Amino acid sequence: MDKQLISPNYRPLYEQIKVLITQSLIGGEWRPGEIIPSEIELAARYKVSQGTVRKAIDSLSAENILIRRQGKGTFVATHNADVIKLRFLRLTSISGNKELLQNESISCVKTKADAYISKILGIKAGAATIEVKRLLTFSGRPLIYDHIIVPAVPFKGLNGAKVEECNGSMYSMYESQFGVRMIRAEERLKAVGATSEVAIALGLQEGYPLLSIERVSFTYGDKPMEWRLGLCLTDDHHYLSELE
Amino acid sequence: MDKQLISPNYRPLYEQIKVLITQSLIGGEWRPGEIIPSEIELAARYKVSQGTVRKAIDSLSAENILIRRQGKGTFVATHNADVIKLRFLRLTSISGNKELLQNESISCVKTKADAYISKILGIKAGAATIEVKRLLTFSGRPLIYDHIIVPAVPFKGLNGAKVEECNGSMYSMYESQFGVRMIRAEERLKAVGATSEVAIALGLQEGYPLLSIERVSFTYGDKPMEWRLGLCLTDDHHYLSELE
DNA sequence: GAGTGGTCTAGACCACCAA
DNA sequence: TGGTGGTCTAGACCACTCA
Repeated sequence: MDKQLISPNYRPLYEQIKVLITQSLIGGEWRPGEIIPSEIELAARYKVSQGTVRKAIDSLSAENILIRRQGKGTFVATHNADVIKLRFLRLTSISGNKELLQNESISCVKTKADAYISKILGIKAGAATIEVKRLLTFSGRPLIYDHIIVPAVPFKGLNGAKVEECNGSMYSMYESQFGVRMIRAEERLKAVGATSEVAIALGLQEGYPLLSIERVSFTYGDKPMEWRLGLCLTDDHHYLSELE
Repeated sequence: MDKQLISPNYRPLYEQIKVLITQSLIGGEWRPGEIIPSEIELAARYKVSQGTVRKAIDSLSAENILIRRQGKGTFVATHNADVIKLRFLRLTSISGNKELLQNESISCVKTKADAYISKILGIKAGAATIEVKRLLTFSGRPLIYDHIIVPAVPFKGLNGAKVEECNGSMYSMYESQFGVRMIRAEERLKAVGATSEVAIALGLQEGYPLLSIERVSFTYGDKPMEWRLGLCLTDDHHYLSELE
């Protein structure tokens, strides 16, 4: 019997449509915040039924890559919209008060990727990177010390001024200034004691417990594009995680 | 077919089917791990098309309440299956090694709900509760100090022996011993210093940085059924969170 | 009222699994 | 081989938005 010899590479039609739509997003045919063609138009374009296009869009919508709005249309997700700014920030005030976010650039220098970073970002060891350190302040209180590393090539021209201007949302700035859209991130959390450098920046004693958040962000095609280590003071804030 | 007539009360049919299926789950018609009737049977039972039942099951499946298996059928999710044991545990070894989990009951006593717990569990202040403290050991190293509070009524008979026997998975034990199935949880994380009680249990110095995980677990109908505070040593472990 | 996404149906066929 | 979930189609109608 040759039942196992046949490997027909079967992929559902709607998965293929999903790839086509994603390619149009990468190619810049539809830019962040813009509307994409209606389901009927896309069905005609790809020569499939509306239901199949629908299933592809459903999937992209579940991944927060597209946003559907009944009666209006389907839009490309963005980190720029006021409603979903700071999409990846899970830290909220315990009291529930609304907070004013401020952002101060500490440094922004050109460096080279060490073994660890090169592996995470999928670049060669020694490849050019840009390294940013900044302080995030919530309602006047410094709460997060961020250490950010990105590959230099797609982010050529990134500097301290741009970090200052972005009002806390680096992702919004990546989109508008460099055309890089983050669609997903992985975070690894642990508790650590403050180092002297961080203790000074946050106004704490050395060894004070901080929440360490190591984040890798991915753009289309699951390509890693940013490494980040955030050290957070969590006396009045917590990190929310929903399990299902 | 009796469709909705008044627009403000409009709820899609598949949402109503979803409620009916959930009620059968609550009522115990289909128990954890068991197979539920096929889509065709359910369509006949509820007098809707297979596609509508399908959409209801899709939704429950996305919430990890039902599990679909092509060619076999649709099953009620459980915390008991070997494959998905410890479904809510996001803490993994940094080295990636497989770990042996052990579980030691420290105490298990009857208490009364204070204002904070009564609010969280949705019971009256002063209502009877059961309070468990235990130590979780990974590969021989004590790593998590758990403080657990559940309402006494649905968990009558819970004791230290049952905690010891459950091999670390309280949820599996809740299901088989008390018929309570957790379907969702919310966790709030922060960094804290070890108190003397916890420091002794974990073999640390007082003030040592620990990851504090406060978890509320919900059963069907989003009813809160367990409060838990886990204090975790994260020197060799991290908590994984995926953002989309 | 025209256009968009959202629901619902009915039917055909495909991929997977077990007996 | 028969039953299950999974895909795909075509068409009807509903709810929402905006000009």
